[in-house]
Amino acid sequence: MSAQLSVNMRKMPKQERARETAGDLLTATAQFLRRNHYSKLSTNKIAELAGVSIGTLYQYYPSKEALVVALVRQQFEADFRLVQSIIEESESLSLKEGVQNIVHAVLGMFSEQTQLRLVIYEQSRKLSFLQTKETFQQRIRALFLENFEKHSRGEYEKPSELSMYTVTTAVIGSLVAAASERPEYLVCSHFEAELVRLVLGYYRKI
Amino acid sequence: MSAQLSVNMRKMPKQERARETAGDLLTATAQFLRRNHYSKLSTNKIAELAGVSIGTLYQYYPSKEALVVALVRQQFEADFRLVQSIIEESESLSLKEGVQNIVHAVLGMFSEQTQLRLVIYEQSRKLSFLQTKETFQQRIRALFLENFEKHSRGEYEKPSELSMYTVTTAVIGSLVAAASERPEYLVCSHFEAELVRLVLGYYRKI
Amino acid sequence: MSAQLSVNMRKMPKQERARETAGDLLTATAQFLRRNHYSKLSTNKIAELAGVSIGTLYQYYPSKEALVVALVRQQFEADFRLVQSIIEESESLSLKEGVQNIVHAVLGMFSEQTQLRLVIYEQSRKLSFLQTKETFQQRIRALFLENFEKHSRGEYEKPSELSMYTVTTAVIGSLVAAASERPEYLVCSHFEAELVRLVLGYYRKI
Amino acid sequence: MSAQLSVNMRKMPKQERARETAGDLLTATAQFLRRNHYSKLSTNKIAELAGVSIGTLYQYYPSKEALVVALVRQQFEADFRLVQSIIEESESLSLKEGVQNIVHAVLGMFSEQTQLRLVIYEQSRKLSFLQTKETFQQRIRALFLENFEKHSRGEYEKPSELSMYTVTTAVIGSLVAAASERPEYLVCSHFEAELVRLVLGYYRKI
DNA sequence: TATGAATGAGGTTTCATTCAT
DNA sequence: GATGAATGAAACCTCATTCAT
Repeated sequence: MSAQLSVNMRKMPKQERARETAGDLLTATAQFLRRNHYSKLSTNKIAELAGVSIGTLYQYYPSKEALVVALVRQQFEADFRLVQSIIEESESLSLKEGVQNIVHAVLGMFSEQTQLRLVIYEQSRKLSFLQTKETFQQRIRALFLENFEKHSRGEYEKPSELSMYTVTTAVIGSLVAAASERPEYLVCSHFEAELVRLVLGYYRKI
Repeated sequence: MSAQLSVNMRKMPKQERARETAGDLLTATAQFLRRNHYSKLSTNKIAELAGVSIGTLYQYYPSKEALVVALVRQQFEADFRLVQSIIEESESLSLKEGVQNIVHAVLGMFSEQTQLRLVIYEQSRKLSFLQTKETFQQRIRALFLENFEKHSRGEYEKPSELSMYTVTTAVIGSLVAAASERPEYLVCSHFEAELVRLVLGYYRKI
Repeated sequence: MSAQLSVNMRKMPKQERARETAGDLLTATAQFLRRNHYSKLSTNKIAELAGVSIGTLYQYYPSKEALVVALVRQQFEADFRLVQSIIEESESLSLKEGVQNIVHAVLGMFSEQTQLRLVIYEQSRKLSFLQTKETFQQRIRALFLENFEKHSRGEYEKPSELSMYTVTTAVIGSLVAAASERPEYLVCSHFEAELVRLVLGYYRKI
Repeated sequence: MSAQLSVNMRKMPKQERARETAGDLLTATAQFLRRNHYSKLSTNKIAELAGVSIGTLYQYYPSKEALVVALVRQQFEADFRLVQSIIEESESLSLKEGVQNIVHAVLGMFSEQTQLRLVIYEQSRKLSFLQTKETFQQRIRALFLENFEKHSRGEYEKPSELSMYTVTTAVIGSLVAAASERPEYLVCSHFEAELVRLVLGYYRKI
């Protein structure tokens, strides 16, 4: 809903305040999930944290799930923008350096907000998120594809759709495992290097 | 079975009949999770599916979680034995062929029982499973390390502990993503080939 | 009432309606315990008696015990005020008459609401009440000590802390025994006279 | 039931073993209650502690309550015999010394086995115990009455039934209070002295 | 629109007791 | 007699959601 609200919005005072409330609820949810497991999340708790009544929450989000969907969507948007800016900044660098920059950024996302990231990863596998997630990932992968060749200089294979799917899910999968089992890896440059090697080895010409 | 059951169980079945019941409860849990999400799992449903009363369930398992722990443990054991047998059968083959065989087998695990596998993956990230999981994974990785060099013939890098962690979690991560978003990949030889390439590219000497 | 309620309460009622509900739940608890043994008390019965849903009960009291604690606390407060007023009214009387008045009043408390009083006596021995009870009893005994000497006229020993503890618990103990085994004693002036004699004999100078 | 069994028993081997089992169950119950609160007591636990199956427990006692009744009865019998022996031993002593001896013994009962004593006190107020308790107490009081005069030497009032009821319940009540709130009093000679003073002051002629 | 009191289905768990073996 | 597996009513409690104010 916050996504809809954020589009086509004339800043009528009422809607302005409404958007704020909707945002506060999202922020409260994220804040809660940064410190607690998803199973402890409840609508009443969210409303309390956001400083509004439970009734108000249901004015903005028709269900608990809708709220979480909105939160995940928000994160996806932010993540997309982040990756985009990194790619832009890596314009003049080699592919290796670009991959290093991206892996570094993604590790950063997980090392702060580990809990929240894990929740998002887990929740986004639910049916209700598939569409949102798919869209986001396609945009990300399109971005990668487009820039990969630019920086390849003939040293790497041309990525297929399938290979892109494989390698992105692989890196994220490894990261998620580390986040829950080996939090120390998230701030370890060796682990970072391994992930980079995973990507580059995958595409390196024989 | 009694070996795995004996951990986390409230009461050791003394009669054959009781051992069956405890097993039935585990089977019922697996059966339920093959068709439904974990969040829908309840002790009442398990008992009903197993055809016993709720009280009987609690004679053998002190909590819902204990039941799931036992189920996961059981799966881990079975998986370990499977991987072990594949490695043994690949004794005389090249490393590439060995990796192919293992990737093929793991894809097979996920293509049958997709739901159940996803639940196990997800649940095994919980605190109560960490010990069990860690043990299982260390045994698996030890197995890999031991056999990797035997078949390497100098064409591949010597794997470090960290690299082993990275590549196994990467493959599983990619697989899990496919299982929930792209079930068709689980039976697609191209996807299988990409996973093999991911592993071999990672370790191939430059 | 809100003063007592505010301790051990999950949620402070913000509207008049809510305050009423919280009070109704306490009343329902007392009502139930007037007719039944504590072991038959259940949150479901309380909610039913109060005419609200079980969920509502848990909005205000986090557990069955919290409800009973609140009830006991309420009774203690009322009892303290009663004893205080009797002492004030006995200002100009002899110590013997004062003791008679108090014993009479306490017998009165038990002869009405016998069941409820026994439950309170029994429950207040539980760990969760010790603090509340201790505080109440110290205030009561302080009151007694203060007034005892005023009326003693040199005929009675000066009471020590320990003696006060002994004699108050003795009188209550005897009363409780009578309440459960010999209800007829609660309205028998001979029994009342014996209790008075117990107190006066204890403190009478040799 | 153990009480019945213990009467009129020919030592047929079967019955002998049966009596042992019944006794073991009682002992297990007492043992459990020495360390835990009554609310934690369960028939399954008792059977386990006694080293027999739950089915066997129900062969000897038709219900949990029957078991507790038997336990209380057993304690009452033992207590009666103890008091009786103390009185006999105090044959040649003054009343004051006799009272001291009895108070001392009763304090001793409570200072060991505090938990168990409190449970018995509490349970014996239940309906199902009233008959048993009444009988026991009447025998005790009859014993007291009979011996009181023997040792009175004219210094004390002749005790009435009612006074005997009052003073015995008073002493026990004070003791029970101390046992749950002031365990240290149970081994304090000053408290013991106060209880003696309570009894003697009550009966001392003016 | 905002509030927060109220709901109640549904979850987990216990334990006295029964009964087939 | 002894066993212990099985029962199921009933307890406690949570939380997404509704609706009167």
